[in-house]
Amino acid sequence: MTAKQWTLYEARARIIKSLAHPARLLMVDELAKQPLCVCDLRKLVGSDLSTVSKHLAVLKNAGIVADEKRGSQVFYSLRCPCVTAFFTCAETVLKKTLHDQLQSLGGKNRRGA
Amino acid sequence: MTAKQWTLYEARARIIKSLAHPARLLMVDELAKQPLCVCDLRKLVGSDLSTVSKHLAVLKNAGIVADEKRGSQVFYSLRCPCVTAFFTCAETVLKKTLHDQLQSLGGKNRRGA
DNA sequence: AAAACACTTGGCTATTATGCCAAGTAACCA
DNA sequence: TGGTTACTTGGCATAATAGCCAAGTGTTTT
Repeated sequence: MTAKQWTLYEARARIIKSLAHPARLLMVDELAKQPLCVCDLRKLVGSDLSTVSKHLAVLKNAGIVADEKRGSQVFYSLRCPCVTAFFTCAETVLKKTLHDQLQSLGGKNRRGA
Repeated sequence: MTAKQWTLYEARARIIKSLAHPARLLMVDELAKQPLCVCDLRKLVGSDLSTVSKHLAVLKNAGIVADEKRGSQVFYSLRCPCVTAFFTCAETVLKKTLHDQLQSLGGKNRRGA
């Protein structure tokens, strides 16, 4: 493991970390459909406006979203649609985990039958 | 946004968060090739054995890896190969960010030329 | 049985993240 | 110009992470 390789893993981790929050995940999910202003996103997640703004700053800093000022509003949009791959994979992991848990339960019950 | 939907985003976030660390990312990357024991992974990341063990516990808890005891060793393996999608997407974001930064620099220089 | 090896867990401290309030900036309205 | 809307930033309290050491468990070797 060279220092250079480690730096690459750190860069990747920063991007992934920026998505590791339910509110940010929700916002990204909506932004995948269309650009939205901060007040729209605020209604969506239901937190304080400052909280939403900071979440968006995290995503912007990671390069996940871009911001564009239109009049008094700021619209955010998804820069890389591929982030939806995160969702599908997370979903896969969740499903597999539940599936395996069911399996082991079933196995317990069937044991001795 | 219903409570049920929010719970789903929390579940996804837990999975993504478990990957949001360079050491864990590195380990997952290696485990994508083959199952490895903790001591091998320790050599790889270079941290204390307890630190590596705790990182693996995080991944296991999220359902990313599975553990199997073989004699005195514990081998970890990747449960969902799709997590490699995280890497490729993170890579895409990184590249796009760098590309756009180059673009804007180029634009600055070309301005007035 | 004792020693060595491979882990895991508890405990601790340092760092980082989260989320609210309050204050500041910028655009728009009257 | 004064007020309102839309957002960002600073500050702060609380909570979660990270990583080391030390101690404990289970396995293999001698």
